Amino acid sequence: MEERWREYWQKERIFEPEVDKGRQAFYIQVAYPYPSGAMHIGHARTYTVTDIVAKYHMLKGYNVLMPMGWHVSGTPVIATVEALQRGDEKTVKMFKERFQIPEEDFKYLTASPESFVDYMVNKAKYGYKAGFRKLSLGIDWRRELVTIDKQYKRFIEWQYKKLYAKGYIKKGRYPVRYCPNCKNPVGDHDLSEGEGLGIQEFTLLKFKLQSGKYLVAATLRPETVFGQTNIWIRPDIEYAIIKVDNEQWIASNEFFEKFKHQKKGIEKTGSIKGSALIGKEVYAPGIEKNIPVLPASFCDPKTGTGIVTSVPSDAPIDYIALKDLQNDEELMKKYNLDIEKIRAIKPIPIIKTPELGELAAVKVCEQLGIKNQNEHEKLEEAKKLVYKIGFHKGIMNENCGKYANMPVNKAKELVKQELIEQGMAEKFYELEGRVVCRCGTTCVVRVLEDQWFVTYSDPEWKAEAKKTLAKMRIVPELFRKQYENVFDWLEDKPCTRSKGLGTAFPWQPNLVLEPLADSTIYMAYFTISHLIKRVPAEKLEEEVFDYIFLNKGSASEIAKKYGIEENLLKEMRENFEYWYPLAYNVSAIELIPNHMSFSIFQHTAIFPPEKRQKGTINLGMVVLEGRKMSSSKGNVILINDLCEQIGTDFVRFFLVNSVEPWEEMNWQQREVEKGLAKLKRFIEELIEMSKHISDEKLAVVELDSVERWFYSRINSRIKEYMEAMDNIELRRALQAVVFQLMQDLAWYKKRKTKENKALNKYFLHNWILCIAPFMPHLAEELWHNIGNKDSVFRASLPKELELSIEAEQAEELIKDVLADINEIKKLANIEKPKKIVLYTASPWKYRLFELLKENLSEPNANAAIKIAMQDSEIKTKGKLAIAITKQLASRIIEWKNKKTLDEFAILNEAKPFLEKTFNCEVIIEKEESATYDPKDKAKNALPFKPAIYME
RNA sequence: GCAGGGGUACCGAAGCGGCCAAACGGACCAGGCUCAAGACCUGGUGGCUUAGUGCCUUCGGCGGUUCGAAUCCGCCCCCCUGCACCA
Repeated sequence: MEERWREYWQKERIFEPEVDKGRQAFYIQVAYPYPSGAMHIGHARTYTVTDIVAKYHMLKGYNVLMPMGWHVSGTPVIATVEALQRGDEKTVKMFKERFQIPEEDFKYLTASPESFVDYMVNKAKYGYKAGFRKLSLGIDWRRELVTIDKQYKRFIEWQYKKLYAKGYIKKGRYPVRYCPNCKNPVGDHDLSEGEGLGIQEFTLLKFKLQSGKYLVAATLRPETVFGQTNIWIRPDIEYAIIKVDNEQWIASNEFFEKFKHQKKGIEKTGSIKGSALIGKEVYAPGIEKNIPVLPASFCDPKTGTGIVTSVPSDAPIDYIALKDLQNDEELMKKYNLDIEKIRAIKPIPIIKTPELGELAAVKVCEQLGIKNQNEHEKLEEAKKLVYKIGFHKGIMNENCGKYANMPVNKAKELVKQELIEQGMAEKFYELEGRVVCRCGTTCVVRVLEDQWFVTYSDPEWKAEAKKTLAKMRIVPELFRKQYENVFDWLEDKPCTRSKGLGTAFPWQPNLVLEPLADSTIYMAYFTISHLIKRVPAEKLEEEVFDYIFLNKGSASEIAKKYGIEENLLKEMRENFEYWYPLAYNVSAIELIPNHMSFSIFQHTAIFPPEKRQKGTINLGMVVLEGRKMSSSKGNVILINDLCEQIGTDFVRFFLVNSVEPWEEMNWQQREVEKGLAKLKRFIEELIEMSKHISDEKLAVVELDSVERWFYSRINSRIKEYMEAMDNIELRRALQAVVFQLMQDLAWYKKRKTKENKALNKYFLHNWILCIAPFMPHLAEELWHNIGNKDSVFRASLPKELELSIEAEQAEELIKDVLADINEIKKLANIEKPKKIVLYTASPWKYRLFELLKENLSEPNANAAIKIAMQDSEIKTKGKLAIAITKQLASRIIEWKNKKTLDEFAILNEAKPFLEKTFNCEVIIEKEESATYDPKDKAKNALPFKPAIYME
């Protein structure tokens, strides 16, 4: 069945939209996939959600465009091909066993990155295209593209020329994690150890010796220079003498090895033992005075420079080391230190916090009872505590010059800047921990000199992008805040790399634009991608795209100048004009901080306001049986297998049935199978129903009360469905139109007294339309079964939906009565009642209710009684009136939408049904004229709640 | 650490000031139907009570606002996601 309809849609070109100015365009786009692996249900959900939204809009009468392409830029394809070529066991196994790629295809698969892409896209059994076909996504395949297509690359060049012209591209220095062996920057996936560890920015402080050389210390807290009392050095190790520009620095050998990746032209010219420096005086930056060089064992040559500036007020280790030294006369003597002078050194208060006062390090060391510098764990804890509190809550003291009374987190940056400007400091980058490349080499931080950036930090650009965002629809609205924060936080983003597939960077063609840089406005390209294939890439100069996308220049001149058909140019222009702006850009929540935001920024930079994207849909991730999916660990379900196993329609259904699209979905096979059985039964019922329909127009006025109820129910479910679909609440939509309607249908079947074929048809017709986005094959099949000749996707959802509050309320009454009878049966222990009497309330009670409805806004019994007693007839009812008033008052909110109905008539109509249900005699009486009331129950009757007696 | 999201009954999940002991699924229990199993149908699944409309305890924890809070406010605890050169 599935294949038949796929062919039908293709033949009918249902999903190949053309410009049609008579219809409104709806363009939805989901981030094109990176086709280097197999497609599993996680991916499937993303694309299925998009497809459902697209198909729904078709049924709402829009002209819908949903294109698809392949993002192959960057290094993953190359890395995978290389891994396969070199026979990497894990990778080969995955492709052979998991993705079931036959041995004989490996030659082509691994021949080149291009052939790999071609194979994975077009030939792989579990590839994305196979998956998309299997899922019957409504993709316009004429527009397919790969990000290394020649024309596409010209488009990306154009894009960057536009950005450059606006001043949004600049060149600069940039620190990256770097493997000295592979000679390449490394990402998390390139590492065998230290994933997730970042880069810390240290400040190198230069302390001038009398000889003119500098001792160099690295610190994370440049604002504490005001509290410096001395510097620490390890007497027992050799330090390097390093030539930096025209200066000579002294620092550890390990530091030199790291720093040479960060500063050009430095060299080691000699070495000096730490002990040779002890006792010397150095000129300290920031405080402009001399301080002594003292010995400490804790200085680690691997960390920073192996030399530490000492701030005993705010660094616990410095404080403890100082105390250790002051107590160690022998040591002081050993280095000929002036004992008096050293004992006179005291911490200088420079930062105060409410928690730790003015000498944070001293206080914390006392609190934790730290005795000496060998208590590493406690010292580490102390450091963190002091740093955290100091950074967030600290205020600079009066003795900190112009930084007095400034919060620490602000002063930190400013002090650093000032010291650098004075030539007293420099930046140094260090990894947060040990980072090891897959090749086994320990990584370092390298400062790239030729790094190009997109300047997302540009304040004007930011402001304009925020305006775009403010007008956009964010689905769900919940994430808007996150976008806003990301926009604030975005800094300049490197956009070039030395390695990878993609578009050469126009101003330095040995670099390539990185993958997040060439995937931001390609949605515009999709509007013309099927046409531009006819234009040779070399003809696609800036002016051509300027005309198509920005309406600059004239078609005839450009056509002449570049030798491109004028009509084709015009057609491309027309296509862009018609389809743009994009209604929704769809992607995963994780991409909000990069792809989604970049896309908004770049649209803002390049297109006028009316052509910027209108919305985003942000999707949650999928876990399998409560665990993260992972191809390499085998915890995956491949989409083709699943479609084979349970059928595409059901896969689509269950991908969106359990939670809303932006929430994390847990795919549980067992749950799905349970649901499947139930759903199948429901569908069979509908197929059966499709045999009992008639094409007669539904005569609404002739419907009996149950039919009218069902009719109204169908309509209100469709209404809820449409409301939910418009909000992309796919789960809620399905609940309304499947599970809730299932219950309605069951009730209708129980209650109905005859077959109404016109109503059946009405139900089926609309149900098929509602389910079509979710289960397209089934819908198309049923649609043809009930006599339609054209595709269901060329039909429209109803626009007018008539509701009958009376009919719905009447059935509610029956259901309530049923529930109450059951309740009483249970409580009274009556297994099988012989007789049931129902008493409808007296007219005065209805009048009382109407009175209260009008005059009472909250369930206040006293106010209600006042209102009631103003009516002279009700007043005469005395105690009963008061009791009834109290009860009605307590339900006033619940019943505020109820209307007074002829309950006596309604119950009489339902009498046969009630008798059948309870298998006994049922009598309907009016309270005011009750003939049989042995237990005096009739007086309890309330509007909408008849009194009940049974025996 | 920073930013965003979330914690609801056995489980998944709705609800977001009075219609809430809390929709809808699943699971489980009882009854019906069946030779039987499955499927299906009916009823039930916090506690107490009553021939129905009552009371008490409950929506991560603790406090607060309100005549009234799962829903609003404050603080705390726990979980998930992202934090950049990586698609």
